[in-house]
Amino acid sequence: MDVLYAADEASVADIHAALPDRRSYSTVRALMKKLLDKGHVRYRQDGARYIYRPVLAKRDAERGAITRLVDTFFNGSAANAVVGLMGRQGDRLTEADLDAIERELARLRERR
Amino acid sequence: MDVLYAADEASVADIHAALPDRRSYSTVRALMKKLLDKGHVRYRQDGARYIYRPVLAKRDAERGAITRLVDTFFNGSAANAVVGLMGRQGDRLTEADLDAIERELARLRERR
DNA sequence: GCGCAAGTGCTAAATAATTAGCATGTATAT
DNA sequence: ATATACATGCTAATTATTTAGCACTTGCGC
Repeated sequence: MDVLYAADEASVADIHAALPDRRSYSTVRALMKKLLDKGHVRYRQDGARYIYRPVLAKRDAERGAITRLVDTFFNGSAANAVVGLMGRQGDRLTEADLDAIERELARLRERR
Repeated sequence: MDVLYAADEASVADIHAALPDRRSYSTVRALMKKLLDKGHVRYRQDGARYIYRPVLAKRDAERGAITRLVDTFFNGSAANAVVGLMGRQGDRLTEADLDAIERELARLRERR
């Protein structure tokens, strides 16, 4: 599912290529069928092949992933998570990025 | 592993109770043995039972989890992830939290 | 249309995960 | 000391996942 959320949509071949572990193409096909039966993905036909998309909106999955990260590594504290993320990824933040963060900060203060 | 990182250390019973899916106690025991054999956890004895801890430091696992989140949901952009996290968890951020974020922002600017 | 490459549906066999349960060890209360 | 409550190590059976492969379909170039 992470592969699908990162790519928005993907064929079996795409997913197979993107998966971290060495599972066979056949395995990925079986997996997609199970996800389909479980209702986690749907697909559209593109020529001979299927292009899969997640059923649950990316935004919803994102919220779940964030909650899990915050609970697992930051003791449930959103603030610690934000600061932790800034600290860990600080090198990758440009001046413009910092400005964007500052604007978000101002927006949150505004709403009080 | 998420359970262990959230709790720092835990017995089989703790892990079993904390797991989201309904696996049996026996299954969790087998799982811990596999994690042990794979070298992902170690344990110390506490009376009759074992208390497990992750081998990889929480900080390292945290970095991996953050990278995965950023890549999966924020297109690899740390800035988008920070802003997204602030937006999603905004309601849970107190005035003091916002101050802490601002200090981190100032610290990052300082280092340029 | 024909042949070819690449896709799917399906089946069956091998491999792995899950589970219950027994023998045994360890703390606790009586 | 004994009974009780929980732990673990291990084994065996069930259940699920993984994999290869065959039949059939689709798109493409000739």
